[in-house]
Amino acid sequence: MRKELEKQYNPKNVEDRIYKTWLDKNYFHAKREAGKKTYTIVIPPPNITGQLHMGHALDNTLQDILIRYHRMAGYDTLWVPGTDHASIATEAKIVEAMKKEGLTKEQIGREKFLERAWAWKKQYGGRIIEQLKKLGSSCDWERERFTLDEGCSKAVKEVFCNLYEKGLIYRGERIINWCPHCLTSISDAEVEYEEQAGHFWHLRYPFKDGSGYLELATTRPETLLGDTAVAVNPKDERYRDAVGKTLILPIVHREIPVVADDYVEMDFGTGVVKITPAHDPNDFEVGLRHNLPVINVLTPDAKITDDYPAYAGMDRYEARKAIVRDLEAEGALVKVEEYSHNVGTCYRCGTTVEPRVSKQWFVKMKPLAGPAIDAVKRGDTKFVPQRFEKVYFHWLENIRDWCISRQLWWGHRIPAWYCADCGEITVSRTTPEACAHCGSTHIEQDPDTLDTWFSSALWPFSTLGWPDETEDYKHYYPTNTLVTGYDIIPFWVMRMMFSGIEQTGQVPFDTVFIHGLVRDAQGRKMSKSLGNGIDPLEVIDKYGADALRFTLATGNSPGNDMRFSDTRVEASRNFANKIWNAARFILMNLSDDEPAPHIPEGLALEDKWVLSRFNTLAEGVTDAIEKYELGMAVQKLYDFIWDVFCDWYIEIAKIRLNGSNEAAKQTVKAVLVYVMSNTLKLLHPFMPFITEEIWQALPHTGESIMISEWVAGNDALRFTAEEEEMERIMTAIKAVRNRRAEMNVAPSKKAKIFIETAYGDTFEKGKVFFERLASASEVEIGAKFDDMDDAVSIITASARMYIPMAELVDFKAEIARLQKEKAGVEKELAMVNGKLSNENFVAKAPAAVVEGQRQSKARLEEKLALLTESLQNLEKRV
RNA sequence: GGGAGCAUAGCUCAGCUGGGAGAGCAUCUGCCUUACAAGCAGAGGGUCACAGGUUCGAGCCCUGUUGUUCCCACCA
Repeated sequence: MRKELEKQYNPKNVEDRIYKTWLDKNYFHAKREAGKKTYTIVIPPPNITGQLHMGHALDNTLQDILIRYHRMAGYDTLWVPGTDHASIATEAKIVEAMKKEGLTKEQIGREKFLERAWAWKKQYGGRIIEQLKKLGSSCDWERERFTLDEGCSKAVKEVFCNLYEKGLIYRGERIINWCPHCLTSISDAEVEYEEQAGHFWHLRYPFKDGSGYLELATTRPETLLGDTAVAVNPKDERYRDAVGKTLILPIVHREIPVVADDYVEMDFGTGVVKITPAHDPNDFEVGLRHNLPVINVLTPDAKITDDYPAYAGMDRYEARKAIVRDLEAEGALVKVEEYSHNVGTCYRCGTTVEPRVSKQWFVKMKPLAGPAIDAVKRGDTKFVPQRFEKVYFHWLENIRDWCISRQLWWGHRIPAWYCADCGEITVSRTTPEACAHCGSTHIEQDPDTLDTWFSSALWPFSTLGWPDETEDYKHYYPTNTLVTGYDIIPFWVMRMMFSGIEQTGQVPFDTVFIHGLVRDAQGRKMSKSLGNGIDPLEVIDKYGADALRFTLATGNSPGNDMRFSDTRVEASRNFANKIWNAARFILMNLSDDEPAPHIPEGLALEDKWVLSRFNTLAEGVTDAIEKYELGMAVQKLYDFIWDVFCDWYIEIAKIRLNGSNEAAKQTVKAVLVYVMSNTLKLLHPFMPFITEEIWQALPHTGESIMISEWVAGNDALRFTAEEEEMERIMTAIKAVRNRRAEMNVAPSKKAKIFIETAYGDTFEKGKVFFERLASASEVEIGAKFDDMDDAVSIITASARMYIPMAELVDFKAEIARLQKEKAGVEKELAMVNGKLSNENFVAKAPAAVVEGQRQSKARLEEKLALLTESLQNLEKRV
């Protein structure tokens, strides 16, 4: 006996040990091999604040499958790992931690704050990387990067300056989304809208001349303090006379004009809108068109400014109550309605965002969006599945300028300096000594940092050394596949595309492989607040990383969400155990000097059959992976290993293994080893640990399965005739089993089987199979058997089989059964004949389909003849 | 308002360029057959949401309907 394996597969004894070996051997490291095609993936960098969740597990499993496949298939393969500094999220954590010490950012100052942030990064930033390793991720850890490291920072400065010099970055006073909790601006993509119950306050704004009033409605009465006009639609007859007149703003008693603007919908509400340019993006636009003043009434943390002493210091919701009360007192409140509307919230903290006018840096998007759209239209980059192109196009086609400045400290500081003397801006890749415009040394750097996504956008090339022409950059850029969830397309995919094209002149990757979200067993999104998140590490602990990976790669088509449940992981775990035991069985039968995997001499029918089936598998799996149909690949592997290899081939192999023919024994052992070993290779990208463990235990050449050569298919292993012969035998065996089960005959009760067949040669080869697989005590094959009247008969297209069990034969029931079976066959035959007699079908259907129908016609006719004959015999006897 | 996905066995889902309706789990029956009870052998169970259409042929393509989920827009 070669090696004793445990009866059940225990991943805990295997995974960490094997991962360490891979690391020690440096297999994950890409070596820039000349003459090989490259395959590169850059990881979507997880936040340093993050912990591995199911979304990461899915994303990285898919990447690792692609990476491992390509590495085996002979590519110079690189998977670049790294983490994202996640400015808002990280800064929030540090601020929170400081709060416990009673400290604020301002108290300790920028420098000390950044020290704390780096210390925090050092302590926790590596956590998620360690968790990725548990999954089996074969990243090139020597190339691990961080969005805030020196190289990435250099790339960020380069891009900022580059875009600034081209006039594609500008600074301006605009209305932007402001988070009053995070105290920073955020981009349009970072605003999430949610339906909230609110109210609609109907107000009256009186005309100055005393000629009545205009009635309007608002969901935000507190912004009234900043109203600088009231607008109506120019086509609205009702208010034609009002346009140009002056109103008195309630409470504030400021004079404001009535303006006409197309933005106002006549059909909505009263058709009158109050205009607050400082606190509503649409109003801001109206204000620009009509030269309205912008009056900011809120502080950064969304409290009323000191300009309004009656409300100063109240937050927006307190102020709302107070103002409504005062409006009522003044008689300006007409009525209040319940109203449900969408409110923008900060995607990080959930606080309702406050549109706010402020001076920020922007990227001019139109010139960048165009080429990014064209690149995908041309097919330079393809989305899998293709439909996600639409999301991508939609975003780029409707894009507004990207607000990139953040009022945060943790991030890439904006490389712009303001001159105290001439007021000009100096933008520079290096820290300037003096103002580029007047030479003054009284310059100060912009305190703001850049949106985290600004650096993420450069990730595919900044991680490879750009802007320097490094060897890695020249060798591995552009990358090949980007794997991410559809929710990240607007944040990241799109921005990498236009950044890559603008900065490097090339698309950053040729394929964007999109996956869905992982939901819980009830189909709900996993979230912290629901507490329904399933921790991948717990799943790995319980079932093993291979089982988790297999589950995530299965039963799901690209781009669709999947539900995650323990029962599915259990099924995967069971599959791993099945493979384990198949290996255990093979190893039990091997000697210590068993030769490495090879195709032996003296192949039997079943050997050719299994090799041929394996060959089809290899082709199918390769094809499926190439097309990103990973679930398909997994399904094929599962079916082959469980049904073909374990349930049939290994069972049949036992016959020769238990026999006395040494040559036959050697042959079957070699086939077992060959098929097992090579199937493990096909499975390796999906289940790396168990495949390595078994592969190592089997006879093998080479150091590790993960650097062994992929098998894509081999025409020499195509045995069509043998496959057909085996099918005939297997069909017969299944029919016998079926019949015995129906009659409740215990498997222990063996009986002789007489096989009456026109395929004597074929059945002769499979004769012994019946003993092991169909409870036969003995098998006799002949063209015709007499005196079988008292036997149970079983009919397939290739054979009529008799089992002499007179006591079990009930002629009436038997006749009924055969009649039923005959009717079924006749019905099928009628359908086939219908098709074949249809001239259109024969003329138009593909030849292979027509031929298939002819074959099934022949099969059905053979079976029908046998059934008819049997029936006649039986009927004679009753 | 615009767009997309989904609707297939009791449950969760596959089904790639139209030709066999499938898997896992669950259910039922019988098996500890020395690789595996995390297993083996069998069985039952589906008008592929509905209505039209294209085609020799539709779960798959087209049109419409219904239900459902999501994304975008945002009418104050």
